[in-house]
Amino acid sequence: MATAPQPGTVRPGGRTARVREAALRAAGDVLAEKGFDALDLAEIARSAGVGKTTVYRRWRTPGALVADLLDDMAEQSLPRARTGSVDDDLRANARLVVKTLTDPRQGRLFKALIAASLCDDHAAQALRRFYAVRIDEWAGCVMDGIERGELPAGTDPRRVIADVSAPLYYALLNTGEPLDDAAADRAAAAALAIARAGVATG
Amino acid sequence: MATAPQPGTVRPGGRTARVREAALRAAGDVLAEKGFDALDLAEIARSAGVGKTTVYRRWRTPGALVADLLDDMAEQSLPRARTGSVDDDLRANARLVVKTLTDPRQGRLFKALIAASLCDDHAAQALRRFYAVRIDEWAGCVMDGIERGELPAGTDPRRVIADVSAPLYYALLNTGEPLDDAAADRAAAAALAIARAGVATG
DNA sequence: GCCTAATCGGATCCATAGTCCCGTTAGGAT
DNA sequence: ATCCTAACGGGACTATGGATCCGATTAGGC
Repeated sequence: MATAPQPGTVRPGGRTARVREAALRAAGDVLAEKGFDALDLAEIARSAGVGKTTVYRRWRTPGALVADLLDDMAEQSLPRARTGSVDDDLRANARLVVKTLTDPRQGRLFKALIAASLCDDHAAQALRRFYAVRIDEWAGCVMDGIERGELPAGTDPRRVIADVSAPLYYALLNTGEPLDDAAADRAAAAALAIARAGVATG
Repeated sequence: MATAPQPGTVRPGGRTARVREAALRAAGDVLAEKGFDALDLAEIARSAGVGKTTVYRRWRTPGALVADLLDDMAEQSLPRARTGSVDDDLRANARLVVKTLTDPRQGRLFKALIAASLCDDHAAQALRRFYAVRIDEWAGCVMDGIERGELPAGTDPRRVIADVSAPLYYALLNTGEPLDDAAADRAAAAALAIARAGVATG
């Protein structure tokens, strides 16, 4: 017998799409407000105004729902800065990360997403895809900087972008240091220093 | 009426200490093997050979148990390196972090601990205490380096140590990049570049 | 308009986290 | 050596809510 197709794949448009949107929105709300361990598919169905059975059939597990949410978020990647200098572009990136992580809703959401990725393999893979997209988008800033001669040739663009975010996430997840504009500017300056020292070669 | 003391505080020695040790060991095992979301107090009691009631009475919640485990781990901090050069000390630190995070048991354990900190406030505070202890221990390497003139005066020792770990944890939690000796050496070199550029002033 | 993919509501199952009770053990002070 | 009681142990019990199943209903897409 032929394997039955996953529900939602044969008629992806219309109602199916609306249900997915509502469920993902509800999932984001719950994650931001209560965290991953409180993510209950029945509650998602309720607050999304969707049948409980539907949610269980489509996603099966909280981890899969988070994975789908992450893939959805990856598609809506914000455009990178183009100030004309790597210095300013990286600072803009760092400030955006700080703004995101300190935003009451977004900050909690990202924490929950990371928690989910640590509890579920599907969510983990989706999280990696998400950050790959984000980093690729901003890597253009570094490539431009290399072309302008602001950074040494051979610099790995994605490495530099990752170096901007790394200390900010470390503060968020490990040490609990405050995340403010000063921390953002320092992170950007640090990533630049690494690149200029030629340590960010791929 | 006077508030009853927390169980285990009046007679902390002997049996009470043995029970705590067994429970913490079992908790570490479960966290490493199954992750935080699978941490069940009843299972802890079983695999620790301890009464279920005791575990519930002493810790009450999985998050509190993780917090206690983290405090216990903080007390057993490993001594830092003293090679005579910051360069080598930081590389030793980076390699230790990589070794820890890639170790089959330790790596999973740390992921679970971070997941716990993202789901429970008590665990979160304990995690911060843990990293504060670790960072303070290794900050001595940087202080020695400053005294030897290898790094600029005014460099923030803890900042530098955090800068070594940050990209490694970012690879572990966010991007999923491979963690190997090359990554460790790069992290150490990057932290040095930041410090030498004078960006790591506290 | 037809066929059926996909949804809805809700009844139902059932695993299990957490509580309670009370008897037993052993810490530690005298 | 003895006593008092802090702390532990075992097991029965309960109730919560995660997950499944069912038949009816709605609407996608050719």
